[in-house]
Amino acid sequence: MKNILIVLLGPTGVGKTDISIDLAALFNCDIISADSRQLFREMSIGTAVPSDNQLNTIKHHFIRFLSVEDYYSASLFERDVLDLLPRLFSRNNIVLMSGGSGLYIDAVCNGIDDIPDVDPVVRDKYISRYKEEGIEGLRVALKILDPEHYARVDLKNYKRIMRALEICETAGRPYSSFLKKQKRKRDFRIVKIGLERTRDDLYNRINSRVDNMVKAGLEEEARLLFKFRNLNALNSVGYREFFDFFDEKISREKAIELIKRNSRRYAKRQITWWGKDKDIRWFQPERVQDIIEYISDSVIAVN
RNA sequence: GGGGAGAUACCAAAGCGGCCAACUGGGGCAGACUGUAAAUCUGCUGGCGAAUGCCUUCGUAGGUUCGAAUCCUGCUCUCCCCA
Repeated sequence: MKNILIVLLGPTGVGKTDISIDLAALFNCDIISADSRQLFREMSIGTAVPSDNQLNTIKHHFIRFLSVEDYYSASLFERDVLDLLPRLFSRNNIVLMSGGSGLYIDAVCNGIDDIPDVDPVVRDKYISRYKEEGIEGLRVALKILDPEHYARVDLKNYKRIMRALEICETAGRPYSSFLKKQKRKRDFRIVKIGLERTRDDLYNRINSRVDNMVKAGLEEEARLLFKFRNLNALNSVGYREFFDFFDEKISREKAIELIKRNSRRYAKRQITWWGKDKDIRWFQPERVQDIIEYISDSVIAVN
C-alpha cells in the first residue's frame, strides 16, 4: 500500500483551489475534483471552477466533463474515481483529491452500498403522490413497504422518504435491506486534510467572492441556463436565486444577498458534515508549509 | 418655538394589566443526512442549569396596582407636521 490519496477538503470559500494547485505542482500529481457542481461544463462562474491558467498547469479530472442534462451521483463518482486511480498511481504514488462535496468524498473513501437504479416512472409516481397527499402519504406508504427504515428515517424529510420508497418499489424489497454500511477496503492510503478559517473570516471571503462572481458575469451565466432551471444541476446556490430574480419574484440586490447567505449556510453544513470525522487533520490555509510537511511525513510512513 | 408619533431581545416587528423571557420574520448558532448532497430536513437563539426551576430584561427614574412591556408622571433620545 504505497499509494496515497491526499484528500483536501473544507467549506466553500476556504481556499481549497489555490492550495490544491500548489500541492499538486509540488508533488507533481493530478487533481481529482470532488465537487458535485464543477462537474458540469455549462457552469463555471457560479461554481468557482479553477481558472484556465490553473487548469492548464495541473491536470484536473471531473471538472466540466458532463452536461447539466446528464445524470450523476455519488456512487457514479465512486466508480469513476476508482476506475481512474490505478492509471494515476502508475505514474505517481500520490494523487490529490480536492473538493467540498462531503458525500462524494465519502463514497470514494468508504464506499457506498450497491443500490439499484431507480426507474424514472416509479420516481414520477412518488413525486405526484407527494404532491397530492403530502408527506403523510409518503409516510403511510413507507410504513408498509419498509417498517424498519420507517422507524429510523427523518419523517419530516420528504426526500429521504421518497428515495426509500423508490428503491423499495424498483427492487421489490425493503430499502433498508440494501444498507450494509460497511466500509469498503481500498488498496491505497487515504490522508485527509481539512482547511479551516474562523467563521468571520470565512463568511467575509464568501461574501466578497459572491460579489466577484457577479462582476465576472454570474447573472449572464444564470440567464443562459434559465431554461434548465428544473434540472437538479441548477438547483444550486448562485443560480436558483437569480432564477427567482428573472421571474421577478425578488430584486437583483435581494438575489445577490441571498446567494451570499445561502453560500454561508452551505459552508456551515459542510463544516457540520466533517465535524465528526476524526481522520481529518485540520490546518489554517496560511500554514501551507505545515500541510506539506504533514503530507511528506505520510509519504515517508508509507514507504 | 408649537403640535403629533414612538422608544421592545443581534436586527425588524407584535404584544397594550396577569396565560410574557415576551408572537413572528430575518440574521446567527447547533445538528441530521448512503445516490438530486451547492440538495433535503431538525432544534436552539436574555443568563445559569440535565431538569422541575432560579436570576436579570421591554429607553430611563419614579408612581399606581395583589400583579406592569402593558396605566400615570418626570427626564433622555428619535421621527413627522406646523413655525
